[in-house]
Amino acid sequence: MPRAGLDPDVVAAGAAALADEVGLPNVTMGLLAERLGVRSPSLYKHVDGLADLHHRVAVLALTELGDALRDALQGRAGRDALAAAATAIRGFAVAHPGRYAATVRVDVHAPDDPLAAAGARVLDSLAAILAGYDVDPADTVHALRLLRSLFHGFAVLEAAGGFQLATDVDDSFTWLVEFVDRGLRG
Amino acid sequence: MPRAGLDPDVVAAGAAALADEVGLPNVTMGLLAERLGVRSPSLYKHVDGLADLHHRVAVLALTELGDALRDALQGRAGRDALAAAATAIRGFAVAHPGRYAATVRVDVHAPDDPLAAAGARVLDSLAAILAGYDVDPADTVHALRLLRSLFHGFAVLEAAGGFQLATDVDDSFTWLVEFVDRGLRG
DNA sequence: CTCCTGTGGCTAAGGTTGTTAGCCATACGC
DNA sequence: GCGTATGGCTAACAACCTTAGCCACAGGAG
Repeated sequence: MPRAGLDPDVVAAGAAALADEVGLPNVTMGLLAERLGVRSPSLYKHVDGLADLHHRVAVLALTELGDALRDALQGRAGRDALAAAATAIRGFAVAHPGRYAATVRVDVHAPDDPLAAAGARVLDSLAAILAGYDVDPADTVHALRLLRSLFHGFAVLEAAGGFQLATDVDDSFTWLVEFVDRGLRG
Repeated sequence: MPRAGLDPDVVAAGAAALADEVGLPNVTMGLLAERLGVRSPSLYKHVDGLADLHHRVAVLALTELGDALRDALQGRAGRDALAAAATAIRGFAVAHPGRYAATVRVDVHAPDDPLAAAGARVLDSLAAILAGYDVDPADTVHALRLLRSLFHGFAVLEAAGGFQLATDVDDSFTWLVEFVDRGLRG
């Protein structure tokens, strides 16, 4: 019987893919193991239980989201940058609902937790958007929280099916980006 | 052995209180039953399983939130109304994290689901805020979604401990309300 | 007052899932 | 080529949700 060639990253990637398919709460050790061609106790050789698995998926997701944001912001500034970032986040949440869900409700454990670094990279991208506007440095942290809250809230509500008239959601999204752009330009 | 005097509402109220204390995911049938002085199978005489329990907690929470909003908006308009509503939502989410968490990720089952009515009442309150501004009727739905996304995102991030410098969160909140007020005034 | 019925408790039991313990074979370093 | 750590496995346990089926109490009918 050949070995399956697993390691923590492969397991986390499998969990992320599975979460996108069946929803994060339905990612079970047994199901993931089956998907990886292995029995569930074997996963514990690579991952320290379900909580650790969620943590790793969160790191993976935030890293991917950070990459997507960085790509989207290349060579853009001001309103273009804002729109591109918003679209990137929304697109990520829609295309990878399981991964995105994992980014909520996770705690940083150690001071050198890679989750903190991945999160910081995402924040850096959002801060780069603000650089294109004339925001009072004292208000930067507030504006950052505005962007986070708004994008995150929109993503969560859309993922949960919280908006009724599904057809208008795209319109609402662009309207919302415009609203923020106007507000940030003062 | 005297009867415990339970009914669906009492069970849901107990679940809500328990959720606020230990977190919604940690509300287990056994724990709730113990809290109510009963064994877990007895709960099934009043409630149709854990999913139904979550549903009922969501209805209860949305109803309470709707009441809080209605109270907060009494006799206020424009920026005062906006600030009062925002504070009410945030206060509710902070004071009742378990209840608030239950309002996310719930589905309306029947057309006469009380959840839909409770949610509609909350939306009505938000719509009432917009009445105090000069919003193009065609944009009302977008502005509503702005408010929902922003308030909800802020509440989720704050509840998840997503903001680092905890001391500035109040400042960010008022800054954010001002930002929206300015934007809505055009 | 007595009986009858339905409601709301209970114990017992089964299925699923997370997790640990302990075994054994494989792949790699010397 | 051999030893050793690694990465599979089976077995087993605990927690939880849920169902089945029993029994006692409460309240109304006669």
